[in-house]
Amino acid sequence: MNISEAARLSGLSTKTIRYYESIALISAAVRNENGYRDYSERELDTLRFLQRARSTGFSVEECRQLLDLYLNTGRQSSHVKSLVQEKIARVEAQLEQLQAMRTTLAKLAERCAGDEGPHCAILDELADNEN
Amino acid sequence: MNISEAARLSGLSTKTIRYYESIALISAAVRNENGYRDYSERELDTLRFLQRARSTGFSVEECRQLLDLYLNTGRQSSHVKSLVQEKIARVEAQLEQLQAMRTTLAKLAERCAGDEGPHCAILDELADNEN
DNA sequence: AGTTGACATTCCTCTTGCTGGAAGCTTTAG
DNA sequence: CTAAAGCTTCCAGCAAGAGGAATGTCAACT
Repeated sequence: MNISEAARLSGLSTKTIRYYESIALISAAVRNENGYRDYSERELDTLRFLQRARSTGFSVEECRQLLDLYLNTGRQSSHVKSLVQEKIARVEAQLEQLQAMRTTLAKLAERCAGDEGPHCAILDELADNEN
Repeated sequence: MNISEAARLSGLSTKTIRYYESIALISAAVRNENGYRDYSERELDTLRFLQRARSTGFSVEECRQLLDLYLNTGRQSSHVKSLVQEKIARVEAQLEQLQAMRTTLAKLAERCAGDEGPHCAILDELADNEN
């Protein structure tokens, strides 16, 4: 099948598929006579796997490792699990950061009158060295 | 004062300060005879403002707007407040996304044996079209 | 005076994960 | 036969700087 069909069936864009090939995340597709890339079911599976892993939040480099494990039948499931657990830890750290941000922003908003006047507690706060 | 002192006192790096100048987030610094940038207290205030706004989570473009309001004494505080409120909404959306990700990852991890065998529910899940 | 080390300057490349566009093929539909 | 759609490659750009090279300058020490 052509790249656009592979894209449609995998949920990736054609640009993304070519990009994945260019960074060697997937192996170079076979070409047929006209020079067009040709995808088999097997490669489609890989593309689908990537689409899922990416939308689950794994980075491309993490996907590279997962894909390695996915394709390697001699893997140990403990390797996969520890990858996922590390990922969870990173996500939780980011969550804490965002929550702190939200708290800060909410405090700022609360103290600003939000009227037509120029005085604004938000700007004061951002400008204040003693904060 | 030289750029490194301005950096030290504002909490930004010299690289960042030059970068902000290059994208016209701040106006070009005055140069003294040797060609070095020279910063006054007034400009230091602006740098500090930016440092705070960035670490509060505002993007550079958002900082540009905040700075505009900060320096414009004819501003209306409602403008500032609505900027902050929009930001809060974006942060909350991102929080939800991350929480969903964490949930998904936790479910994946939970179902994987994590032993020396090759079988792994995580990979199955990522590969499964029907998921 | 010379030298060393810590500053300063500009410019260029790299990062992440693509997306958009240009120029030029081929294939398909009318 | 022509026009549109689809394919190819390559180049540029987004965010927000970080890192480094090549070069210039300043202050201190000998």
